[in-house]
Amino acid sequence: MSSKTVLIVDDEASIREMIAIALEMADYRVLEADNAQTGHAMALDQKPDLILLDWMMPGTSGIELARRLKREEATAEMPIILLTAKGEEDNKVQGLEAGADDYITKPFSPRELVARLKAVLRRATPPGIEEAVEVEGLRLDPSSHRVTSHGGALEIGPTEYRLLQFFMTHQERAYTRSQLLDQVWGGNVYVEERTVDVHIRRLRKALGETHQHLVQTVRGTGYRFSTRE
Amino acid sequence: MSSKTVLIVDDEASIREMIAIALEMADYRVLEADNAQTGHAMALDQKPDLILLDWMMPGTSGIELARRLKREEATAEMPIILLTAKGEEDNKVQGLEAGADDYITKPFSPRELVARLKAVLRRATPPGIEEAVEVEGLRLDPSSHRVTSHGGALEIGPTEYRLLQFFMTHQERAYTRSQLLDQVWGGNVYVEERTVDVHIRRLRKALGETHQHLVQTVRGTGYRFSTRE
DNA sequence: GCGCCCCTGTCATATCGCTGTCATATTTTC
DNA sequence: GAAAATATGACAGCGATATGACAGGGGCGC
Repeated sequence: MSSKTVLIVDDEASIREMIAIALEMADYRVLEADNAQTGHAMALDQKPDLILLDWMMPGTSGIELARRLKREEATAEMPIILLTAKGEEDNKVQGLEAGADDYITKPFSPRELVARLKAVLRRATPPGIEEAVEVEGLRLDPSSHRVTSHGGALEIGPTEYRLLQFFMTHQERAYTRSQLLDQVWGGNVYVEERTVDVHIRRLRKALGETHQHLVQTVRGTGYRFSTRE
Repeated sequence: MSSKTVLIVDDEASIREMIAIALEMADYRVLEADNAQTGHAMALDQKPDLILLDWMMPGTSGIELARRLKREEATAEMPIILLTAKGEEDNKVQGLEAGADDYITKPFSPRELVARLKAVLRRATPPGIEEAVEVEGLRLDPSSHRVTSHGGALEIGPTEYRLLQFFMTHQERAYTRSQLLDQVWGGNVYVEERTVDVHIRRLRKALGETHQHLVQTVRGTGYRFSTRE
């Protein structure tokens, strides 16, 4: 899964650092800005998936930046979480009016931060509505995360599932091991090409006699998913 | 009967207060929001049984919020009653088009409000809430708040009950821990994802040998409730 | 108002399945 | 028949899930 990018805008380096560490541990990519101007520029340039914004900063305040971001089309869709000192309930209202998506009062635990952040991201990223695919009685349904053969459930591992999903949505085309690694395993993993063979075998086994023929070897090149011989 | 929760979204504190008192006397649980953003967030988090929405508010208007709520799956089922100043007949049409379930013109008497509200709730309640669900002899009956296996009552905790209810009304679909936290625990609670595992285990234990197989692990993803396999 | 008990969330630990790799067998090609 | 490519089976490490235990909190009954 591609990790999300989070932009932190806060004038205090120590706080940025603390947050950055927490987020990196949770596998987010982190950008930092120590004032509203820089933050604004980075938001435009880097298009982060979410912005953490300190309420109180010298110069342009966080809330002002929030308003500005929400006003501009390029950044209007970015979710914003405001960070603020405790107790200031009024701020909450103002903050949410300015278009912030959530609001965390300092002090907060890294865990809380990450949890809220996840929630906001989840809300902002509507789950892709994936359609089930079916071929010759072999059906892969992303919503139930299940593969069935004429109604009967098949035993299939995670990697084989992804592999099959890729194949079923990209039929009649030969892929090299390298391409499959990219598409199914994801970009920067280093894995032996031969490993693909092994998973192909596991996939065939899982498909059983009935559907094995769909996964075809293209000698000298790689593999292909096809209904034809 | 468990009392219903009503969310009031209105920018005028005095009106909210008036309504809140009327509703509390009628034994409803009341939530308040003074703008559309907050209202939206609370609707997601608290899952009220009904929303009272002011037509005219600074910023995002009530009707806009109504549309948004109806558009999103999580809130689409929530009944909405629009509050509006007298005379504006046009609004009525727009409001009902936006998906509002009823429409009350100010000024109104508390009695009228409660009466309409009851009517709307009565109409809206049937789906899911009151219906018992049964699968392979496992029966969950919301009206008696009870789970039985072939007639025999099962010992089950509150969280496991909600979890099971969610599962039984959303079968054959894989959910991540994150989604389950959202759906069963509710929005902004922050709880470890692993906690879901624990409650799954408790649920399985409660279901016993007979029905355990219905709650399935989807490795690398989360869990699923299914009668197959 | 007080105390007890159940429920909850978390942690440490145990378990299990998945993964990537290798050695070896089999098939294909020329 | 030899070389190259692919298939297969076995295996150890690792990560994800299951489990058991525990302390705090809250509700309920008294």
